[in-house]
Amino acid sequence: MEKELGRKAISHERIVEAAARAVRRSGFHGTGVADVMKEAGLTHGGFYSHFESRDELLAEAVARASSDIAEVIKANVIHLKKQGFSDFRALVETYLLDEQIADCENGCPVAALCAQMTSQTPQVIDSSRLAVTNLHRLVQKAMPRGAPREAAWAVTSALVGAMQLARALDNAAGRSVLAATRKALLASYDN
Amino acid sequence: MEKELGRKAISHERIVEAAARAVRRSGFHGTGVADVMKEAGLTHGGFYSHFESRDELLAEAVARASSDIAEVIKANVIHLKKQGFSDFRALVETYLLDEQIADCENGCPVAALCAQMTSQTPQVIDSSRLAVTNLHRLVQKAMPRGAPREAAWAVTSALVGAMQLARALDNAAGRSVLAATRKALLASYDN
DNA sequence: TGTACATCAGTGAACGCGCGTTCACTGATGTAC
DNA sequence: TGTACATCAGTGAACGCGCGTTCACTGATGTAC
Repeated sequence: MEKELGRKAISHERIVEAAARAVRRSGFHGTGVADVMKEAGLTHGGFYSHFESRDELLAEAVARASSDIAEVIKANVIHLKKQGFSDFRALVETYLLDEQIADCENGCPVAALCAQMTSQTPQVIDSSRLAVTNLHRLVQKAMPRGAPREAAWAVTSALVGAMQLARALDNAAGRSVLAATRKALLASYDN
Repeated sequence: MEKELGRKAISHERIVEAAARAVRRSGFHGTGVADVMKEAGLTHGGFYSHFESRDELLAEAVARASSDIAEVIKANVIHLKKQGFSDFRALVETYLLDEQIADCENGCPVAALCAQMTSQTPQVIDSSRLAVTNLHRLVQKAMPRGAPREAAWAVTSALVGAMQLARALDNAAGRSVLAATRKALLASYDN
């Protein structure tokens, strides 16, 4: 991205990136300051010159994860559309990719964190809700013309729920859940 | 239930009940031994004469939450069917009740814990997967005749995802998510 | 029915460890002249 | 171009607190005779 990043800004970037992966891998509770700093190649002592608190990091991490995954999804959607997929089908197939079961730390933060959002600091909640809104907007844009306005929420629910259930089960069962959900969503909305 | 419970068994019951609420309210990470014991009217010192470890408690708590919610759902489904609802509609309306948004601690443990299941002890994972299976079976039984076999997973995904998103947002937005998901599910499967 | 003793559920202090946070210090980068 | 000093990013030890776990002890319940 930017070329003009000073030394400190580069470190900051690395910390946020590490945290964005950590929250999706281990949840808010499972994300520790020292671990994140280590993964960013630093020691924990320097943390508080970058962030006011752990919660500030968590908030930034969710925001980062949210915009990262949006980019990844958009890119793959474009790729699938070139193969003739509809907007809607491209989004569903992208979000419910089998590989996403294992690749939690680069996946959707809403699927990873949704249930833990309520018990966070206001700061983190705000950032988390933005992530939910972002995902919803992505779905909304992909909805077919005829679909009722509120259908995007139903689709978002199915996407998020399916990925979570798939991860909670063993791999074979997980793939079945994704397949079933893809099939159902396409049957309902992909005329 | 049983009348023949001794003093210790009664305490055990109370601890498990308190823990079953705690895990749904605060997640696995947020559930502490001392807090649970306190909520059960005891002090933390006695804990290890009831359980081998905190993880054993968590496993029992999920199991308890799972069978509790199954009873609650079944009872309400019966009630709604008496009013002429189909099996499927009765289940969907029961699971996606607006009141469930706030009443997390008496709600579905799958919705509350799904995303945290992977990072638990094998013991807790096993118990958690049983909870997922129980919910899936409940949905399966309520599916209408004509529906394809695997559709129950798609429905389960939508139910779980919707409740989580509803809780993550503020109350008004949450209700919209539930309403949208109810509508979509009924449109798809309730002929 | 009453007394003496054993068992058992629960108490509360204590230990050890992990983790968020602080802080004095180091070594490198940048600036003034 | 070189030297002296200031600034700044990062280090690592230390502190305090919460929490899982242990344990010696208490008070109540139950049993033997």
